[in-house]
Amino acid sequence: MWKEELRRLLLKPLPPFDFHLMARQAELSPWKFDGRGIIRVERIRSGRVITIFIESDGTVISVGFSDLKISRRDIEDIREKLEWCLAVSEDLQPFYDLAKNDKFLRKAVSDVRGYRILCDPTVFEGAVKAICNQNTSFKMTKIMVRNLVEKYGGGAFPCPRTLTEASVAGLKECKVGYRAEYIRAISRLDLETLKSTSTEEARRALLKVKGIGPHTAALILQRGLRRYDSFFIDLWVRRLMRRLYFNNEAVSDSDITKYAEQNWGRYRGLALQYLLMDMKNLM
DNA sequence: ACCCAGGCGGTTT
DNA sequence: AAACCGCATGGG
Repeated sequence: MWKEELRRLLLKPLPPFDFHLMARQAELSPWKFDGRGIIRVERIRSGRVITIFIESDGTVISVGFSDLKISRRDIEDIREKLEWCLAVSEDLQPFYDLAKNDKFLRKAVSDVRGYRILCDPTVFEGAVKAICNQNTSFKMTKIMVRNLVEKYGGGAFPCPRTLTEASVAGLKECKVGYRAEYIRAISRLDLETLKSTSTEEARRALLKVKGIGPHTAALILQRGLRRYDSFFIDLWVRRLMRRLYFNNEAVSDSDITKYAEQNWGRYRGLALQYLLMDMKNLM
């Protein structure tokens, strides 16, 4: 599968770039991590489904395709998607400068230097996955997403139209439970336009959608829209933040949010991701 | 059997 | 606005 002659596309990320750390996050279908690199299944213009193999030596990202009969146009589509998902042209220097003033961030940046969030290609995909993440274990989330991808996408992530036409009963066969109605509802919206709005505007729009609350909105902003100023609090974040920045005192969530806003500003979401990635070294 | 899992919407205080 | 409850589903 990972054959030299299938290699078709090279991407040159702005350094520093840690591909392996990002690859570890390729857990939800149709992303996959096989120990060597990232695999993703995509549907191309002809309707055919192809597998994309992505690996990196740390300097260059090389992309191979399972099918050699793929048009120039399809390759350009995929290049564009991957450049977005992998944040190929992201300059993290402003964040690293900010991190120098923070004892724990400094350590995290040194430990997981070059890490960027692996984003989903579409806001829609990010939103469906975020909804599948609600009130369940990550293991269950993986099953739900995999079922949706198999049943409605033939291995690729289903397009919104397909889910719009799906029945609630059909969706429930994917074990998404009460989330079926939410998923169907968001498949009718055009979420992609949010990419060109401000984070606050996008957040307000997302919160108006039935089934999307503060936590889900924050996840969508992070993984579907790559907004580094999207901060959220859950059990792990609460524990981490209290331990590192509040001397383990039982401070409120709003205190934590305020701290992040004041100290990390527009990078508070990314700062959080760095801390979470390096949690084992920090706690 | 019971409770919980990286929420959310709706209803009741 | 804060506290409570039901929700689908599978795992411990």
